[in-house]
Amino acid sequence: MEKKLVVKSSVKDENLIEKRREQMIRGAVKLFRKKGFHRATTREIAKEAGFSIGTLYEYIRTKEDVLYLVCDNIYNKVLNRLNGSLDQEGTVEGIRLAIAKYFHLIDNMSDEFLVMYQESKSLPKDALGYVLQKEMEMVALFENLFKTCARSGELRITDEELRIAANHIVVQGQMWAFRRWAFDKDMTIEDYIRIQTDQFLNGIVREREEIR
Amino acid sequence: MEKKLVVKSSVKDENLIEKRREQMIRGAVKLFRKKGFHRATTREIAKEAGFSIGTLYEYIRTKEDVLYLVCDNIYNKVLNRLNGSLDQEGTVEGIRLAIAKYFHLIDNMSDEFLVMYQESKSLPKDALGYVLQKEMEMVALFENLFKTCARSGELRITDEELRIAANHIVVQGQMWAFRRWAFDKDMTIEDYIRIQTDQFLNGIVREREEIR
Amino acid sequence: MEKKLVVKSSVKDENLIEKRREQMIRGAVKLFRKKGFHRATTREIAKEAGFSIGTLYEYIRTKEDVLYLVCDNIYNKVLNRLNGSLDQEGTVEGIRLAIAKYFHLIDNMSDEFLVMYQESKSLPKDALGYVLQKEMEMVALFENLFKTCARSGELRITDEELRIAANHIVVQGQMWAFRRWAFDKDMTIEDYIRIQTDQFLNGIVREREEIR
Amino acid sequence: MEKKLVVKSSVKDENLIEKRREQMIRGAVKLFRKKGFHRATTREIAKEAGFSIGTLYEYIRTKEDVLYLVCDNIYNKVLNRLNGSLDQEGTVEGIRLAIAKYFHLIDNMSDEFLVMYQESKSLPKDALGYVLQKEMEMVALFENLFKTCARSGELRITDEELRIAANHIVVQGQMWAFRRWAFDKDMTIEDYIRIQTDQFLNGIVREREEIR
DNA sequence: TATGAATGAGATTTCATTCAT
DNA sequence: TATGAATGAAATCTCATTCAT
Repeated sequence: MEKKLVVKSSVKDENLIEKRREQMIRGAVKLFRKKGFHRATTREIAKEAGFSIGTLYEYIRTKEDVLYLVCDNIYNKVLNRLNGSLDQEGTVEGIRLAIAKYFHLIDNMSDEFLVMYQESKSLPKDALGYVLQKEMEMVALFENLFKTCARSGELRITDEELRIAANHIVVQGQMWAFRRWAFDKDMTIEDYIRIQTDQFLNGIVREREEIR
Repeated sequence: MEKKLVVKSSVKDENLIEKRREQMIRGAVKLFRKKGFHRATTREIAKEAGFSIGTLYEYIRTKEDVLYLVCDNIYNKVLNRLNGSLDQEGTVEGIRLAIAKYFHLIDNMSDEFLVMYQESKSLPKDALGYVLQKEMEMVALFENLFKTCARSGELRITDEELRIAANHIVVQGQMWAFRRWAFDKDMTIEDYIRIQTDQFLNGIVREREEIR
Repeated sequence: MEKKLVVKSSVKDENLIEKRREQMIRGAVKLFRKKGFHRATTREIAKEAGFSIGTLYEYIRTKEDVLYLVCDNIYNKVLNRLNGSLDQEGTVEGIRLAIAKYFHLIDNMSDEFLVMYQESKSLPKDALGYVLQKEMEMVALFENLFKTCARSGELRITDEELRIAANHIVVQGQMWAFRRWAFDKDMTIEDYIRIQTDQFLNGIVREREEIR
Repeated sequence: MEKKLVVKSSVKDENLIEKRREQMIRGAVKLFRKKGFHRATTREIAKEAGFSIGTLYEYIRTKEDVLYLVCDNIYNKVLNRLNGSLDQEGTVEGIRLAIAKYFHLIDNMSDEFLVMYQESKSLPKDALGYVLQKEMEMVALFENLFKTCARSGELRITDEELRIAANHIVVQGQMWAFRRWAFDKDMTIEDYIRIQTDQFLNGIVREREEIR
């Protein structure tokens, strides 16, 4: 398992680091959302964060560090919130809840998601690997959920399909952030969740139902 | 309906323009794929295309023009190929074939797709609008296909679901390009098509089958 | 009355701005004098000013800003010096002194004058307007001087002639900077002042003298 | 006496050269007037002249050649027209006529004059010298005129003043082209000629008149 | 710890000039 | 003679990063 990457800071006070990076991330997300990583300058990031360019560089080493901090932060937030609220009872209802939870999360953090998925490709190799791993953790979360269901007999699904199904859910979630423009103006996240979940479960649960 | 955007060239010979832009696009895709739009320099693009920086600028006005040409080119290729081969009989089998066709297209042009979806956000406003419109055309292609099926009674699906389903297919196709790393190393595009199509149709066709 | 145009700087320290721009202007005048505005590069300007190209652009926004700073600076210097030393008693002797003062100024700042009059046409629209206004102020200085004399009865001259006469003096001053090559090598600025002033006053004062 | 500079052409036919250069000069004056020598591109000059960039370079060697041709052309036109119409009787009336003639010329060719005086500084050294010489010829024209008058006793004026007076007239003419903005909107060239001539002659003729 | 002025490598773009057709 | 595509040196301007205060 890969170790968490550490962004070097020349400041010692851990609390201060935490605080400043919080500011930095908030500002960066706003900026990256508006103009993308490459068009946002470090000066602008510092300004948006509320301190000077000099101070910014006390807490990071390169501009890419900012992007990494942003991505890392988002993944951790998502994983924490999801993890903390998924029951693993292995029921279809549990899956429904997990999907709803995840989709709502995306709806609330859509700026962050957009930034992360549009800009993470600009991360340096090592950071990219680390972030990819986070993404895999997220997929694994659903994969395990489905696996439990499969083991418990609630779903009949091959391992191959399982992996794809998990990716499917993760991607459908992103789709809400990325392609909202493609849907009816008055479609709510609730509508979206209902429709996606139904279609998804229909596609997956069917065989079992056929058995009935 | 929006008019096709035109990239100004100071060269008059239309055939030459076509030829040079072909070279340019080929080189640009390769480069953008490797380092992204922002890190690829115009000099590199020219070199990769096989001519001098001065010549490059005889055929475009700004670097963003290159990106636009790339995106426009890809969409047109995809739309042409898809359009030319979709029957509109309104059968589930027709849908299967269309999906397969589209997914194969993506498999063949995955570099192009990746570039387009990762970089198109860097287009200037007007070009972005034009490209978005192309994306909607692609979605509409599937939407119409499904609508024909729905009308013919092959699918029972609301208009709301129809739109989402079409987006779903378009996105699942992109998923093959974007997340291949998440799937088993030895999963083939054929496997992927089979699994996705089955799950998709299960999710959508079911109700009708239930009727049977 | 038009407001003074402001050249934006990303440096905050006002004193530093003043100092650096002083350096910049000195270097620019030297260079523009030698090769003209268009042939002088920003790199050369920076070098001549004694700092790097990056630093140069901390204090201006475009190359044209340099030209504007140069022109603005010269006009202000001239206007200040002239303004501070013109008595407005409305005597012919006062006019003599003013002309001498102005011609000496030009003799001392001929490089600056040459640059300003040869290059100001390259200013952007708004700056050009501002500079033109300065030129009009200079003309107005003499116009008022003459008007006072006319009112006091020292000169008999129509308003129409007054305006022309003021321009005449301004232009004769420039002529010393622009056409020194056309005069005898050993003509001094004193000679020039004497001859020009005599001819000018003869042309203008005569009628009144005739009356005597 | 300096020899006329020759601009090399790779075309042999002298008539064609003449014709093409005529076109070129007309186009160039128009362009230089609008955007100045440096901002006008050779492509634009060619286009304005009515032929291709390739053709342009059949008739000149460098862009500066165009400027030289323009300046040379203007001076020759002016000198020819002036020369052909100056009587040398050595009367004050003759001077009046010469001045009027010259000022009218400038009024008719003010675009050309503006271009010449604003851009000639961009000529290469040798061409600059040649053009300067033309300027001196023009001054000499008036100088001689005045000298004849002085010899004939119509003017009492020293040689030193003579030179300056000739320059004065040449410059006052230019002033009409350069500073028309400074004069009343409804001042005509006739008004200007009258006023300038009167003031000038007053300044110069006075002593003699006093004798009367 | 915080600041922000200084730096210079590097990016995009222009344009005079050439030369094959 | 006429054309215009190709060239690449050179110009302007940006911006991540450093470092003295």
